[in-house]
Amino acid sequence: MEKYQMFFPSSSAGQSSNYDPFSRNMEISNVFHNSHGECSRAEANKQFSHSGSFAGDDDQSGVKAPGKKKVAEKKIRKPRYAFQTRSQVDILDDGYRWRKYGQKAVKNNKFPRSYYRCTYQGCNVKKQVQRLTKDEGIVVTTYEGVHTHPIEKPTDNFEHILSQMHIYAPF
DNA sequence: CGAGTTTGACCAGCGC
DNA sequence: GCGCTGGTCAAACTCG
Repeated sequence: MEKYQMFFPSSSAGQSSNYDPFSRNMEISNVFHNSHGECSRAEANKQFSHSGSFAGDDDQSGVKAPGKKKVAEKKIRKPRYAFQTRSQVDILDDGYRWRKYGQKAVKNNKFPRSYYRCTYQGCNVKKQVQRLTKDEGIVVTTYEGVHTHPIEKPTDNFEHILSQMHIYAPF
């Protein structure tokens, strides 16, 4: 296994190891990543108990099969990086531009999960945003993929977040 | 008018 | 095999 820093605090953000007062009062309480997110289910609600070998990071070959979706090519997925923030708002203004492409009610959670995709041409980074039932103040954001372009409108705050992410998620 | 959101339907994977 | 659930699509809609 790797040295995954992760998992939801079973009860609120108790141990905010990397605390940071961001604007609009939010704080990162946990950062964790799972490469090779093959278990596409049971993530946010349970745990990212995951390890496996690194396999993702293939270029986002736009496998747009004629017709409908093409979730993942087999089991290989891009690495995912998830972290929690304590925030009033669901959407972190991380400087990138996102387009919402779906929303689903998830089990064991009264809040829906929102799906976003980076609108930058050629950039297939996705993220999921979900609020915890246990602690409505906590928002879990899961990034999938890596941006292939610079931040469009840099915000000091998020640069800081990113720098923190690199600590826990060395690509 | 373009960019982004909403929402219902569709599909695939997984557990039973 | 069936049903449940998560993830995605796309048309319609809203907003700046």
